[in-house]
Amino acid sequence: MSGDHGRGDSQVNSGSKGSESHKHKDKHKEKEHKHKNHKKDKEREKLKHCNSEHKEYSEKKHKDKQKLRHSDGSSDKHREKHKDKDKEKRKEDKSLSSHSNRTKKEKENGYVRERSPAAIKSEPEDDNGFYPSPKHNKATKREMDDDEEFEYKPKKVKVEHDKKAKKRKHEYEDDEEDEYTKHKKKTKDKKATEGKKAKKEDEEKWKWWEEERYTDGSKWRFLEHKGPVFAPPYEPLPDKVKFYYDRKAMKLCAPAEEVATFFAKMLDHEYTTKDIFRKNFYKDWRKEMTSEEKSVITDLNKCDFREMSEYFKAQSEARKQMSKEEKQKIKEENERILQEYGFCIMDNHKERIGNFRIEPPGLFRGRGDHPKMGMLKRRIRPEDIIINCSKDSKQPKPPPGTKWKEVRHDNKVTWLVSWTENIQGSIKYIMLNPSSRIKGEKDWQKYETARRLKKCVDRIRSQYRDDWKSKEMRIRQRAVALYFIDKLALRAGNEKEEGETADTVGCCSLRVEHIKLYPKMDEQEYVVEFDFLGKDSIRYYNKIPVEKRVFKNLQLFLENKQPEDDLFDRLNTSILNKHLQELMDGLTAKVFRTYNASITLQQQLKELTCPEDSIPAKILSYNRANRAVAILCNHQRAPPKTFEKSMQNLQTKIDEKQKQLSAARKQLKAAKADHKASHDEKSKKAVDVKRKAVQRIEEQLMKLQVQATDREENKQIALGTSKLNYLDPRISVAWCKKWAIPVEKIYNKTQREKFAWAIDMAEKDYEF
DNA sequence: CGACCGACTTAGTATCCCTCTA
DNA sequence: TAGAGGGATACTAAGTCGGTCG
Repeated sequence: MSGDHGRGDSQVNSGSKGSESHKHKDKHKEKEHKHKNHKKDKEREKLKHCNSEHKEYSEKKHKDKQKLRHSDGSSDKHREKHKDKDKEKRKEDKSLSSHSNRTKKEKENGYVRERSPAAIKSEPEDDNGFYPSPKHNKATKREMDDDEEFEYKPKKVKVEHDKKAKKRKHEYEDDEEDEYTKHKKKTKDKKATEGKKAKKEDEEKWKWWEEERYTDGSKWRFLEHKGPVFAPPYEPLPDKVKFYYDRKAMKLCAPAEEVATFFAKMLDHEYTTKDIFRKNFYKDWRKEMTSEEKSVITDLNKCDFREMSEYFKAQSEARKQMSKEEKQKIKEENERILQEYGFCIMDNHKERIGNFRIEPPGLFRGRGDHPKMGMLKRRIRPEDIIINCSKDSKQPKPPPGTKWKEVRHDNKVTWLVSWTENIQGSIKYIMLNPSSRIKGEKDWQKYETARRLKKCVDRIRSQYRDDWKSKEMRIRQRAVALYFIDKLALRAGNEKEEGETADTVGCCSLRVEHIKLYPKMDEQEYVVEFDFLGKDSIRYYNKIPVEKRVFKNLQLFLENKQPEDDLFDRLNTSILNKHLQELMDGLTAKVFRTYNASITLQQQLKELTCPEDSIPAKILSYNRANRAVAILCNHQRAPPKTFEKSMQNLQTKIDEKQKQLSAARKQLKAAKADHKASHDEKSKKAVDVKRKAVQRIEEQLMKLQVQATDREENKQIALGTSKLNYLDPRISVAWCKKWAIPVEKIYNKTQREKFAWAIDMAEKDYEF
């Protein structure tokens, strides 16, 4: 079905070029472009189990987008009056931009001394005797204050931010205290009385957002951690589990056996049927074999891994069948490792580490048509590991008998551990959890940048519209690309090395074959059809009417080009971002995605929320607003394998409820009649009881129906990504406060931790 | 410039594990 | 009291973007 989007399957002769207009990309063109997309689409479709629906979905999506865009149009004009522009500005300045003049006099040593764990450890009353309590922090800071040498005075910082915090609070205080605030205060009070526990919780609730940020480009002053957790060593298979080559049992040497188990574990996956996967695997596997093994094993098709595969299946089955105690033991062990390795101390605070486990060896699973799928991802040893921590911290120890590759002390970066991965040769990192200060500050900053864009987006839009008329090709291309990025929330689209990764594109790397122009389509004029694979090989398919000028420009860009030529041959992300930087400080292509996502959420919430709706109905509205953003950003997911079934189950429930309801109504009617006849107290009570029952069932039914709608609409749209990465959490928090909806209904525990800053600071009148 | 690298964000999916139901 | 269902979490791939170097 996906063949209908008109991409030629014809092989294109390499090196054949169109116009001279794109000569500086000759090198790129020289390479042979394989028309794989067709195949890939099919694959994706298969993956998504939605062969028949895909087009429908695309069309629906398209419609949704149109709708969305319409409402967006109002923002295009940007009619908002900016009543609180000034207020906003003040806030922003205070919180982010103008951080007080920290001098450059600060000295690492001194600061570090203050934060040294030794000092922390000496605190006797501290719960765990190791990590500082906030109370303690203050004390340390005050001590620090006596040290005249440092401008970087924690106490001063503290005082300043306290003032600021107060001021900020005052700004909001003209609002009446809403339920949410009351609730918050209450819970806080309650916690304060909980003694020891409260202390711990306070530490978790450290409000970094009320503190100063570093302005010198450093990310921390003190960093101490325990290093990574390595993958468990390979455990050879029991002798009874055999590998067969050409029907004959064969014992493999440990390294070859290990790699074979990787393949065996994936036997059920369709990956293992793919040629590239098999080829890559086989090649890397052979590297692990002894010379005898190499001489015997010459054909992967003669290898039989089934017994190994069965063994692993049995193992995982056995794991499921373990007794409670055994499971509990494992859980405790995991918890212990988490406690030991899952946290670090950064600048006086215990912070959660994101992924402290080193990626175990295995077969590389790229996404989409990845040329390297099946390659062996090798085991990482301590000798591959670079540790980053502060000089005076207790350095993590490598496992006995091993050494780290390097220990460095670079406080200009945020990572704790890094290593180079062998598939792409890229660097992998261990960094902090999203709830950490270092991630949170960055996140907050991201949304502030997007809000600054809001203020000048009109200007930028009118500028790129002007640029459509430019005499210079490069400027026209830039302007059209920017229009797409703005209107369609496309990604920037860096160039990628061909043959190293799956063939995917973003805006600047779009090729001629990815768009089709229709001067007229149905009722609409100047329609552009996009069809390409974006990040993670997710298909982007969309038909949109564009302005005449854009259309004419596109026609011009397409002149004399081959399908595999770049649409924007005079443009790349670097040029585009340099231009954007000139338009607004800190502006890059991806800011448009953040901006458009957040502004869309805000508008949609305004539009969709009915004041008289029940809470579940309001939440449905929220999810729909969220969904509008996910559609805009093309965040898709494979429909859950159990989707149809779970939908059916829900429908059954609804049917049952409906029966219940009509039964309850009948009973109510009967009760009423009864009451009419007798007029006694007892029958009156009965009526009341029945009425309440009907009401309750009605509510339950409503809830179920809402749930069904929500789920259906969510079938292949993933809300998580936009929620986590594109939507200013303050919009959601404000919405919750405005409609007295508990934030828990919108954000789960992890999300609340990540967005603690927003939950704490956003009031119901927050405007993105 | 443009290739390359390093650091960091964004992304979908596999797996875990908790809760609700039968 | 299992076990189905589904949300939460873990995992790691794949982007963006700025800086450096030749």
